[in-house]
Amino acid sequence: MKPDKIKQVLNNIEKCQLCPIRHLVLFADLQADDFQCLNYPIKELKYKAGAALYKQEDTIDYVYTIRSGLVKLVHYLPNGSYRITRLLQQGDLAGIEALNSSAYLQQAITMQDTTVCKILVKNIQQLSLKSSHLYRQLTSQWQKVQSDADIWLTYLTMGSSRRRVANLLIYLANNKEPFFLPSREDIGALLAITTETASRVIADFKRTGLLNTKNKLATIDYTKAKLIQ
Amino acid sequence: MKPDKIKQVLNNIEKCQLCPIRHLVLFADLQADDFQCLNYPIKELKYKAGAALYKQEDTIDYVYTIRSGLVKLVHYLPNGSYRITRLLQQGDLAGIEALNSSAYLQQAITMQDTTVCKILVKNIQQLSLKSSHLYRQLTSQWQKVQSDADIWLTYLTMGSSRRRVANLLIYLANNKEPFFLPSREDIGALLAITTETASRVIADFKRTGLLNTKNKLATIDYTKAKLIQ
DNA sequence: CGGACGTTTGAGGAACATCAAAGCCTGTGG
DNA sequence: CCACAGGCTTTGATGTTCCTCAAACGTCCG
Repeated sequence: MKPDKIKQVLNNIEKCQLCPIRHLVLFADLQADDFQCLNYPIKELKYKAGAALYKQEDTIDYVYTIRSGLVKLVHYLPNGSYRITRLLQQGDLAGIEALNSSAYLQQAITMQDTTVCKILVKNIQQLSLKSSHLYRQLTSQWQKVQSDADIWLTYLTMGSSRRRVANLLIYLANNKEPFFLPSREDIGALLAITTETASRVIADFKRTGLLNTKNKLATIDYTKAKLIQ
Repeated sequence: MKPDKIKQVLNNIEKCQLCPIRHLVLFADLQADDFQCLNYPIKELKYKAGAALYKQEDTIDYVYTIRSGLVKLVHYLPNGSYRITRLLQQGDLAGIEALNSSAYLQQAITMQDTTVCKILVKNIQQLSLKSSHLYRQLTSQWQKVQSDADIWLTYLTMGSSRRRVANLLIYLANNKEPFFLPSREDIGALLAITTETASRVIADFKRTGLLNTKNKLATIDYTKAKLIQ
């Protein structure tokens, strides 16, 4: 092994093994010798709110693990309108379609300040063939994407707009409170309702005490949220 | 190798290598020696319309490759209502969540007469660690699930009910015409609209010649379908 | 301060759900 | 062969929800 390669491996081992959210991420149960397969550095990056990790139809080189923050996957339509198809939080993977196709299918845009690990697709492809640990992580990520998509369809696209907003708030609060409350426009694009309707519902939830906000952070009253129909 | 194991392997090789839709399915580029890992028989089964491949919260033993027909994945809600979260056609895989979790997340119900290959989960788990061919097939299936889910969200849950129904018809016709036209109730559950609205739209499409039906088979006029707003 | 941007609120109208009834196929049994 | 029951589909009348267009309000920042 060449000296600079050794340095690279040690560098990756150190970075990933000390990662505070390692239990959540792709490399969760990678072993020391697995890291020898990582020929390229893993880059840790910070993005401001509103930045694009990648754009629709960019060519594909990287997969991103979200370390903190919130990312939306946006699907633009030919007519100029758009839809948010997924939200990604800590531990989620952005751009896994990279593993099989040649262009990203959506844009990934940060909704608040976000830190990510940027991993070369090549690396993952090589490693996933050798390491059964990574393989398991990958399939469980795919699994999560699928079940999230079903939950989305089941809870965020049917019922009244009030019910849908309540379900979105419960979804957002599920991981941690206080949680980041998206803009009314994003709530609309998430639930297929207009910005105005999103605003009316949110304003109403605030008045009845179902929702409390401070800046863009929010908490909810679960009991009230579940009673909305 | 014991005689009956040899027989088993040969049986599987023969079955899968002669499969007329093999290019579409999970075992697409499996090599002869990969088949030695298949310790259990692959069962080929026929189901009548309306039968359940598996039910929500069944314990998981099998994955199903759809050989012909149409299958809906149904997600029931606590309040008794339900939503169809996905349609599966020739070449699609039902129950891949089996690979990672311990119970199915939905019910899989046939919408017309359907033939499937029933494959033991154990088999796939063993084989996917050894065969990079199967591994690639699996990741590309996951990929398809994800992009389908996004298309679903983008085209089948936003816009007017007429636009959504038109998009569903285009989706169904995309693979082959004539295609199976689902019941009005299923169209409703697919698009999050009521049965009555689905019926009104379909009846109207028939009157304007956008849609033609014979029994439960349908063809569409793409030009008209794309103009609906 | 003024401008840009996001949020809130209002009035009117269109789209869709709801409730209800009638029509239409299909299969079954007299 | 016809009658009829049961399921699915179509159609109608009515009410509610949500969209559209518009304006006012608040907040952040140069």
